[in-house]
Amino acid sequence: MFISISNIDPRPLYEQIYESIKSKILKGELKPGDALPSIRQLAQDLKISVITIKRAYLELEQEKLIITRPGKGCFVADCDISEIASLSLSEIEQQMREVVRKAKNTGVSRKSVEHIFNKVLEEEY
Amino acid sequence: MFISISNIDPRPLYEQIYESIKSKILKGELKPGDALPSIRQLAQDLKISVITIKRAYLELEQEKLIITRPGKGCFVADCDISEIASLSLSEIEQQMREVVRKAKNTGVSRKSVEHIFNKVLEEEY
DNA sequence: TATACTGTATATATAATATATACACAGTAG
DNA sequence: CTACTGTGTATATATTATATATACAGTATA
Repeated sequence: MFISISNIDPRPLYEQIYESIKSKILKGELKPGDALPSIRQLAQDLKISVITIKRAYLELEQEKLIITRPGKGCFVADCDISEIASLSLSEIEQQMREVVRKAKNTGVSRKSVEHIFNKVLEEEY
Repeated sequence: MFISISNIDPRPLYEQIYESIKSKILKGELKPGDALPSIRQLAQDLKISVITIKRAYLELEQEKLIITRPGKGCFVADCDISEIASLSLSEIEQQMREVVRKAKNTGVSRKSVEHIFNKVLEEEY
């Protein structure tokens, strides 16, 4: 499991970890039944506290993406990937809307927004 | 000066106020030399603390967008709007990049991202 | 000089983030 | 059965970000 955290990223550590694992589930790198790294192991690898990992896992558990077996470990839940993907999609739409709104709100023209988007799309995809 | 804050908005109050005023400067609603509302007046209007307004103004001051005259008030600085606009533009590009990256990172196809963008653009512009 | 505006400084409360450390459950080697 | 080593859990605490109340100081003017 390659999970990385960054101090440059303004998001809290637990959120970065949460996101990272959720992404792996969505991309099929982690399948239902697969074991997640133990919170101790991951804490050691990332050189952060067990509690912070616990919190990330807690969020995943509350979204029913993983299940926790005390004394055994944490495992990817038998969840419906397409449903999760659909939720992620509307999350992305909302974030996209925020960016576009902000652009409009700072006097950026529609043409400029389109230009920025196309440039970014080329560079990232 | 119509500035609104929202508890739904996850950003801190001081940041919402900062953004709101910066936007007005960028859109030319506030011009160099114009007086900003006094921190007391604005605090009263928004029903929040003077200190929170102060903090928003402090950020604006540190970016040299406004100047503060103790005992007199705060005023829009004699700043180069085009320069500020250019900075805002790269900020927007970066946020756009984050959204696109996240989309890619959750398995969303390029086509889908384009579709979302176009939809949002139609709705917001 | 009184007063009525400005912004400022100090001390404090609350919540979010991250931690250390001690505890409890599961499986297994002896 | 016991001891051990792995798992997750609970409690108490530190640090930082956000927001506040209240008392202080500068500026203008009636």
